[in-house]
Amino acid sequence: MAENYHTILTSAGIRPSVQRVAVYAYLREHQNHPTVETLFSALSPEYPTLSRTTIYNTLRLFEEKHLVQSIQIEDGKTRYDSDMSGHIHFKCIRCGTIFDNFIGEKLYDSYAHYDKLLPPGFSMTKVQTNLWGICADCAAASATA
Amino acid sequence: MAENYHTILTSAGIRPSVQRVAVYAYLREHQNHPTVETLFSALSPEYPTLSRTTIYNTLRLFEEKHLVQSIQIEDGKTRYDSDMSGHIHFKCIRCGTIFDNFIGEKLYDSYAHYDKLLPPGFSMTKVQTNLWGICADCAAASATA
DNA sequence: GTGTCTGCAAACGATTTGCAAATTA
DNA sequence: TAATTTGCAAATCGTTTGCAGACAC
Repeated sequence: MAENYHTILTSAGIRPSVQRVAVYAYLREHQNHPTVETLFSALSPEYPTLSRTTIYNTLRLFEEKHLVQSIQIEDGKTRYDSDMSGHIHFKCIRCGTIFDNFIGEKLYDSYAHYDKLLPPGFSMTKVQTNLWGICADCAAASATA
Repeated sequence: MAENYHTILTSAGIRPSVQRVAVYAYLREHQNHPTVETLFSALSPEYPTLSRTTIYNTLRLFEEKHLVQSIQIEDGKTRYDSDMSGHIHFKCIRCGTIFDNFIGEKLYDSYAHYDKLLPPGFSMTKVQTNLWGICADCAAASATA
């Protein structure tokens, strides 16, 4: 498996350093749209010398090479996702949970959908639809409170 | 006109201070999705004592009262829009321009669209669809270069 | 007058930068 | 060994906080 990630990085023209493989593996094996801090906390125990700087460098490189996409759904910080399809996120404004692939992709490929509608001369590299609201758990909690 | 904004703020339960009216007027009369810095630069000449803190306070209050919405399309900073409808933004990754109401609202009311699709128990307060890519001007510029 | 609003200065948190040491081809 | 990558420390930038003075009802 880890060897597989190694190959993916190489094919994308990225030298598969230990740190880069670790970051990429985390992104592929978790659906939690980690922030840099989340990645740092998760990987530090296994890679004690890993620095935040390297995580930043790595994520920027991955995004340039279209291996991950950054998600703008928080106020102050950027989240990352190795799912490159144009899917929908929902953020609960009460508990902060971010739901992935909310109102599934099955409905339609939003990337293709919007790409067809672009005015002449425009081209598209990324699409993101974000919803904010109250999730079912929080709604239930406030109903009983 | 300015008197009109005064009334809108009052109806929303907001005390119409000079600073608040100025910020709201700017947002209504410009379609440039200003950042706090943009607002500060634009309004400082006319209101020399205006502080960034007040702009932050004001925008937070406006968003709570649903007079403006914040837009998460940049990396580090928040932009604001007095158009409360669920419309689409396009950011050119080359020149940085943000196009408003891109692929018009006419297509469909995205807020209503997604609201109908929410899983049971979920409720929605905000929707945002952002596209990134190269605008026609930048595409033309690099074609001739 | 009493409560709200403003705005300065300092604090904070995410991200970037400069650079020297470590690593890999 | 030459080019790339890592990671520390410091700097930067957007935003928040504490608080005292100014303002409005």
